[in-house]
Amino acid sequence: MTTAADSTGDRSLSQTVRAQLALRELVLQGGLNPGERVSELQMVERLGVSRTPVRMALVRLQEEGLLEAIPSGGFAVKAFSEREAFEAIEIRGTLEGLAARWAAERGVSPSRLRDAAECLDAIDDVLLRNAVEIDLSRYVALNAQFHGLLHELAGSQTLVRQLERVSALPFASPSALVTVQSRSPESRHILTMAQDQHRCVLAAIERREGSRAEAIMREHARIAHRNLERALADQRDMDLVPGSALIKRRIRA
Amino acid sequence: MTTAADSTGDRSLSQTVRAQLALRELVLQGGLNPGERVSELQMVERLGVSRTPVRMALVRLQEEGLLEAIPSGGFAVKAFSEREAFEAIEIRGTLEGLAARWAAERGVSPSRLRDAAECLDAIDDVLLRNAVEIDLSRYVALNAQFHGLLHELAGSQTLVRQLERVSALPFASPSALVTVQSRSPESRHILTMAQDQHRCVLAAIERREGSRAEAIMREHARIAHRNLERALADQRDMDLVPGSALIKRRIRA
DNA sequence: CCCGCTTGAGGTGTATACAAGCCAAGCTTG
DNA sequence: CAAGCTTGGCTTGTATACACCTCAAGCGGG
Repeated sequence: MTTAADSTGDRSLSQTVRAQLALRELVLQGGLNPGERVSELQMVERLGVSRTPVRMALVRLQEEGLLEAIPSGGFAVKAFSEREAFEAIEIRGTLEGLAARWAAERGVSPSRLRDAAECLDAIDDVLLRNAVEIDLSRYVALNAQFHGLLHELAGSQTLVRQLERVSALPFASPSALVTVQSRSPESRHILTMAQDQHRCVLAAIERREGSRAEAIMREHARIAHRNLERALADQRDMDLVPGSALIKRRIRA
Repeated sequence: MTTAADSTGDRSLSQTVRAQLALRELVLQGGLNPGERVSELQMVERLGVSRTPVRMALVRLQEEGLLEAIPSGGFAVKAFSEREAFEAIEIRGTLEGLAARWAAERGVSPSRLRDAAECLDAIDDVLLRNAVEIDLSRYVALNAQFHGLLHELAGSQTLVRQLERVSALPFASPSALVTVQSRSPESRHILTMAQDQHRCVLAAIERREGSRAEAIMREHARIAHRNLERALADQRDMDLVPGSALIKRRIRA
């Protein structure tokens, strides 16, 4: 029998963690339908661990926001409305704006600024080097890295926690919607713009311009907004969005 | 034997919920020292339930932010720095600002606006009626109610979730630091000011002035900021702050 | 005298047995 | 024929047994 845990079969991890990773993957990949109850015993079969770790994983994924409690007991896969998806992006942008503001107001060490700048240099490389096609997976990785660095620049563990929480919703994370552009002719155009915002926010932080840094990051998140709109309009784009299976789409004329 | 669960002994609640409530209370009241390990078996004794619900409660309280995971396993009571406390308040203010903005931009029904206005009328009553001493517990309740209504006005379950999460840190919730003013001569002054901000934000929402509504709520949270400063300067005030036992104080000259 | 090993107590991680609850299908009865 | 009751399967909630891990104290050897 092949179990989903095989794909996450690191023996060094605890059963609970393995169950959590496998179950999250299962939900995100659409292996379970939104609204559907997640039976513990079925997960025992599919994940190959006993009920206890499965239960732990269920609770944690509920706190993460991927599941919701059923009043009579147990959990169901959460279904997100399109509106909720947009809202999550905007909340993320707001918190990232706060992070940028704090970084600017509190000041950051030159070495950390340099780290961030080097990360942006690497992104420039990706955008400029290959004239034919952009290495999107590399862009996504570097983009995630830059956002992570930015979160750290604020120097607030509390804020990082909140950001992690909102980014746990798959379509809300900073890099979630980048791939949507891959099928677009203006792809390079959009990425170049996003990268310019990266540069600007870093410059604002360096100059201690808190308000400006905040405003830029908020606007930056709006790119994801636009990408989500595009994806919702075209099912083919939608397939590129992680966790898109959780978004219950409205009927479109 | 008297157990902590006796104080939360509603038979209709599940053992897990009872354990969660009792354990949260225990942590907030300072029954456990910050940094200290929370032994499952000890909690079994103190709460009067078996290990399974205790474990569930521990996981949930970790997600809530009151506990943190120990690398080798298990959980410890989280210790907050003064800085983290301030940060949590500011994050709350930022999210409440977003809520106010959304309420203004999206518009809210007249009936809900009326509900909020009536709540404010009730607060006015508390502030104006008794000339000698203000009924603080009633003020706290109404204040919490107004903030709750405000969160709902945004019409976003996602945002409410995030707000609940940051308000789970006891000293960060909207009403946590009100009582600090009770020992201050300027108490009425501060409460009057806060109430004026309530009025202003509601007016801004009604007029669809999003930016202004947001700015007011951010500034509103700064009152809590000032109260926390006051409490940190005077241990007697500090005792009035819920969860103050979790804040590890810096040495003050 | 100091360093390293052994050992044991206490802790968590995991599996599983049992009890209680919910829901739907089917039967009974008016 | 319809409405209500009963019953059975499947679900979760809870308790507990067991195995492994960690950490520290004490002992033995260099």
